[in-house]
Amino acid sequence: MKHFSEISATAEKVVDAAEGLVQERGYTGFSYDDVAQLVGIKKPSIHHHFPTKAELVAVVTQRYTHRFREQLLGIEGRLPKAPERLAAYAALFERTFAHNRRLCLCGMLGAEADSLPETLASEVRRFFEANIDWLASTFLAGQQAGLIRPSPDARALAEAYLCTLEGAMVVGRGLRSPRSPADVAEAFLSTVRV
Amino acid sequence: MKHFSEISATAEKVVDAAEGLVQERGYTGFSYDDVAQLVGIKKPSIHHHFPTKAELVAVVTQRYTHRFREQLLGIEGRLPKAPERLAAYAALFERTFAHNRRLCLCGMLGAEADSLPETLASEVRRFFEANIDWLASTFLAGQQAGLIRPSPDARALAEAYLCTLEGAMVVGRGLRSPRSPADVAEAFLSTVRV
DNA sequence: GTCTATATTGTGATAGAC
DNA sequence: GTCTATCACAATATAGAC
Repeated sequence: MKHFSEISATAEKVVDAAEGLVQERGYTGFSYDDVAQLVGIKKPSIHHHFPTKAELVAVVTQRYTHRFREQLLGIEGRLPKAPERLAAYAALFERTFAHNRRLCLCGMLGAEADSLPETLASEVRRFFEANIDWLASTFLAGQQAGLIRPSPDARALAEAYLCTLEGAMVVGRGLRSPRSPADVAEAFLSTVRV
Repeated sequence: MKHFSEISATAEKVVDAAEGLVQERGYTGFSYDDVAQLVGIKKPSIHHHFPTKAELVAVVTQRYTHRFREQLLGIEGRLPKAPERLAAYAALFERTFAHNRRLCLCGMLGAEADSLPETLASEVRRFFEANIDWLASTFLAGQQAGLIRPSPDARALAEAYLCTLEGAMVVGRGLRSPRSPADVAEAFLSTVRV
């Protein structure tokens, strides 16, 4: 499997296009021809860079997860306190959704998980696990600093917070509501801050 | 548009099959042939009952929303207190997910909303609005009885709770975690009960 | 109501010229 | 790396016999 850091400039444009398409329409909802038109080359050229759809989207997911973790590190470097970090985390989802109502890539793929190739499904699992780990340690730090309520335990809070944000994008799409992921996250956070 | 209460026995089997398929694979992820095989008739017979896919899934969604509201009424008739009602609400999602990891029909369609026919997208919107209305009045009653914390306001709690449950199904699928929607809901509820 | 047959379009993927 | 041409198949949908 190709690594996203070792691909050509054109292949990167392909990954860019595929990423947006998955977020907007899902794995089953886009085609190689859609990608080709966005990039401005023909369908067989896409196959030259990524022989199969599963491989293409696996690379998309790996890069997405990698960038997400970079942003989490950025939050850690910028903000010292857990409540601020958790609000900044929500802002990542807010920014994604503000861009043409795009879903979290792995939120979309998670919904489709049972019809996805197994290698791709495990990439999605890795994304969620990384997020829950980061959130759990953040909630735990907040609890130890007395800034977050001590119960439920940090892992349960982490899972609930992630679910709330992923759900906010899905519901926000279905509802065409003015209420955004950041608003929903703030309602959640207001119940757990001490 | 046909109404789900005025369809033949065969058409009902078609709706049953389509409902499960949407929950498992999404609107774009199933075909008329899939439905035909589940029902045990041929593809053109499905078209005889429901000329287009959009119409079929619209009927599926109308029936799903109707049944959901019946279950909400059942909860009201069975349980007097808001916290119990909210836990019973989560149990609806729990039961759906326990059945072969099926998503909420409108959670799945919500994720796909931007590639759905407009008439179908508004059926999905109706489902979410009905749920938020019911949850908001339930949270409000709990607040007035002093059983639910007074802030955030009932509507914000309702939206956050719905998002948490819809998200729990998506994340639960992507994660293959033992943690279920009811567990995540309980974590949420524990932070809002007084 | 159900079927066979078919139209039409789109899909992921490959062969092979340039 | 990109293209034209094409394969094999699956999709939604329709015509018309029974």
